[in-house]
Amino acid sequence: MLSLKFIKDNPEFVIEKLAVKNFDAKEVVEKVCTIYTRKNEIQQELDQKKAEMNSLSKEIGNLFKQGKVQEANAAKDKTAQLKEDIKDLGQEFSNIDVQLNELLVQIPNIPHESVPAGKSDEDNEVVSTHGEMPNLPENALPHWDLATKYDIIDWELGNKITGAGFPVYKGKGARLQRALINFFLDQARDGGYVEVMPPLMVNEDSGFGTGQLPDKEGQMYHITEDNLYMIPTAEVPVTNIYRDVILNEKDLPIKNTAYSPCFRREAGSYGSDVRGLNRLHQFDKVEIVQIATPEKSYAILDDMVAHVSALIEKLGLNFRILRLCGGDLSFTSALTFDFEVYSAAQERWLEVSSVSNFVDYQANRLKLRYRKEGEKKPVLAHTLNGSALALPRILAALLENNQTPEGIKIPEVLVPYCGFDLID
RNA sequence: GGAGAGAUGGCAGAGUGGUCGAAUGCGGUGGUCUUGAAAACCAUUGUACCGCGAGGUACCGGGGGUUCGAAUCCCUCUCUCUCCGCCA
Repeated sequence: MLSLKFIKDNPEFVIEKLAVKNFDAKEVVEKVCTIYTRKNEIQQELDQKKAEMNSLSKEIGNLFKQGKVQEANAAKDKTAQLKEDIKDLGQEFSNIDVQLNELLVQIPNIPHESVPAGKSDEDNEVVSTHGEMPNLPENALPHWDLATKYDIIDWELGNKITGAGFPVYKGKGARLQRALINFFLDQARDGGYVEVMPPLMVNEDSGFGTGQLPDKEGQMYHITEDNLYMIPTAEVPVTNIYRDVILNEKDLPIKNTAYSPCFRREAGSYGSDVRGLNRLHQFDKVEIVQIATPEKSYAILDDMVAHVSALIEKLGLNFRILRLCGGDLSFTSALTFDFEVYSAAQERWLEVSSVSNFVDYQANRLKLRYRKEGEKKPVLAHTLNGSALALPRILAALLENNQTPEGIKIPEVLVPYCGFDLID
């Protein structure tokens, strides 16, 4: 979340910037400012009363010790009013604090200055396109038919075992999944990312820390019995490693990578959107996460974009990079680049990665700070993450774009990982 | 799942009603000594909020209560550990 002081000191700026995200912040910002001022007034009054009470209590203790019982009892009488005041003020203070927090968590992150205005994904800015558009013969099949034809994904079986959106990968299909995961992890390791294997369920605090809770609760599977959530991305457990942590500047940037299955309810999706591998309830993804200093976070974002670009290039897929417009930017992000590969048989672009800088927005929720060399007071770190990569749509594009009369050709870089070069 | 024990500062660990933001040890930082290092010695070493500042307030797992006063007493929740059971 945004810091209180920042909002109070720059209300106009906040309102103006959030307009780029199509978020009308005027009312909530004004409320926050008013309540914050009131909170400070109450705190001053409350602290003063508490100070009085503390010194009076100390006095009473001393009087008792000296055996001056009468004087002590007289002093006791004086505390009654103070006690009541402290109770009332304390009640008001905590009410107002709750209100303030409720408002704060409703305010999205401020977009970076380079974020274009826009309402939806139609307004995203194409930053660059890479590679040649594939040319497929007339009778080219979409990936869901190819998967069935070569018996590498069983849609019906997943339906039987669990439900729609939970496919079963079989034979070379399963091996290709495993190959992709290992390839992506090895590439991340070569890029200096330390691999972690996080839990696949998280508690409420973690969900709040990265911004899934309280607002996006409906997007996660919730295990009510134990109040745990299935992770929608490894970003959640990996970033939460650093919740409530104060790092040293020399330890930054921290680079982590993790493979994990991801679970998303995707309530409300329908139609061609969810056909085949386009949108699943469970899918595999390798995530990269960095914790950085504010000075370097945008340069690091560029590095992460380069890392993801290289991955897709090595797989031989053509792709484009989009700078998300304000309307398409997520609640917590300041700047996001989406990567889309071209799915030749579907004749559409598919998002396979999203690389974001959250600046200090998540860090503030996480209480993730670092200490600058030689300085006493810790400051908020910046968090970034990106998919590197999400598997299903990469697989979709590989199947569709590499289909030949003989079968589906496996990209050269994957052959050592798969142990085969053709799916037939 | 059953029984018991526990949760204190970066870590270990004392503290059972006031002088406790908290002993002591380790670790960290700065210094003395040394050609350098080690050892030794000295000093220092949590976070947040309010305040221009002096300073004040809060925090001993979370929440509530008793009391003039709570790390300490009471209630409640959560978590951890040990033993037993079950199990990859």
